[in-house]
Amino acid sequence: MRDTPSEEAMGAWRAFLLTYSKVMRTLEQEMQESEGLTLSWYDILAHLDCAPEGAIRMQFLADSILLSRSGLTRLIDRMADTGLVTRKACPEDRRGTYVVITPDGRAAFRCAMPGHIRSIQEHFLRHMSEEDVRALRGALSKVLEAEPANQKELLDNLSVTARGG
Amino acid sequence: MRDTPSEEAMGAWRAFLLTYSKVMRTLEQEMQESEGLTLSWYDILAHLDCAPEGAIRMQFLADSILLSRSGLTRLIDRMADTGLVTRKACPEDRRGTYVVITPDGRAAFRCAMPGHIRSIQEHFLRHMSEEDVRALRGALSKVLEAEPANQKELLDNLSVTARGG
DNA sequence: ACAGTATAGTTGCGCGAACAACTATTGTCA
DNA sequence: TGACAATAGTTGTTCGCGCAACTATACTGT
Repeated sequence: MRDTPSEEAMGAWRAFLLTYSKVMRTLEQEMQESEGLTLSWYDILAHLDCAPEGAIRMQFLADSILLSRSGLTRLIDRMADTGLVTRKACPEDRRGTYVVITPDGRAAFRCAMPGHIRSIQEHFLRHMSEEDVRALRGALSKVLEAEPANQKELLDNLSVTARGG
Repeated sequence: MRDTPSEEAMGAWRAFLLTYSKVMRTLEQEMQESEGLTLSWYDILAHLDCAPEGAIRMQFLADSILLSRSGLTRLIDRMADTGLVTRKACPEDRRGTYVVITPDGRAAFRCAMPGHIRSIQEHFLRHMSEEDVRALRGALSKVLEAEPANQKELLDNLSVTARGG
């Protein structure tokens, strides 16, 4: 790319913003209506479901879903209230806490996942050719890889979880 | 695309989500630090700056920046408090209100725009080739165009405003 | 062993946004 | 014209999040 963005480039940027807003809004709504779950909740469950023992430390979870620690504390409070997860003291570091998915949580996740993936397919992937998808992933991966630091683990996780795997 | 998303496709989706979070967070922060503006504020100013007379109706503005009417009411309250915009009664429809950009608002926008575009370039566009950019825009446009309705005007505007033009 | 520092998680607080209810105006159609 | 619905904008309320302050535990160097 040049020094100053072309019209084409700014158009790509605007398309990026609009697409995100639009698609996320739709997905959020469909998830809410069909399962009574937020995307944040779903995201937590997705991470926990494929973690060993269904348990993840608070801090790691916060980093993974790009949420502040305090935000996660409250989020987990609410999820624990409805029985989808529990907290468990961390034996090897007594400052720490594990978030553990409950059977109810697993059930909710397994129930919500197919529909969510269908939504992603329906409102996003469906409209693109396979080549478009490859190009999209390729282009955005470059952006992600170019970035400073603290998302290192996230990139490792890119093929594992993160909203909808 | 097939009926069920491939791993490749879900990877593209995850890259999309991660890129958005990451880049937006950075842009928000840089805008805040350099100009003391939110992206929402900037976005409003951008729309107003290139509107005829620097004036836009509340409802249209709310649609344009994807905000609820009540959200916009409060947002405009705050911006009016700091003198960047004013309200003006709408003569031809006495229910309506125009939001009008003030000279201060224009100044703030013109001051913030170059830096913002530089940020977009620096954290997003710079990492992609021109071909990547074309492909990105092409792919995302297909998604946008495929969508139901009320964003019709937005698409028309795609090459005009919307965060950073 | 012991200060000093760093880290994990929670809590107080304020902000920004959405939803629903409300007021005021406009449009519709008999 | 006169009821009835539709629309524009504001207000009451609630919710989720981030920041800074706090507590408790772990690490580090002397």
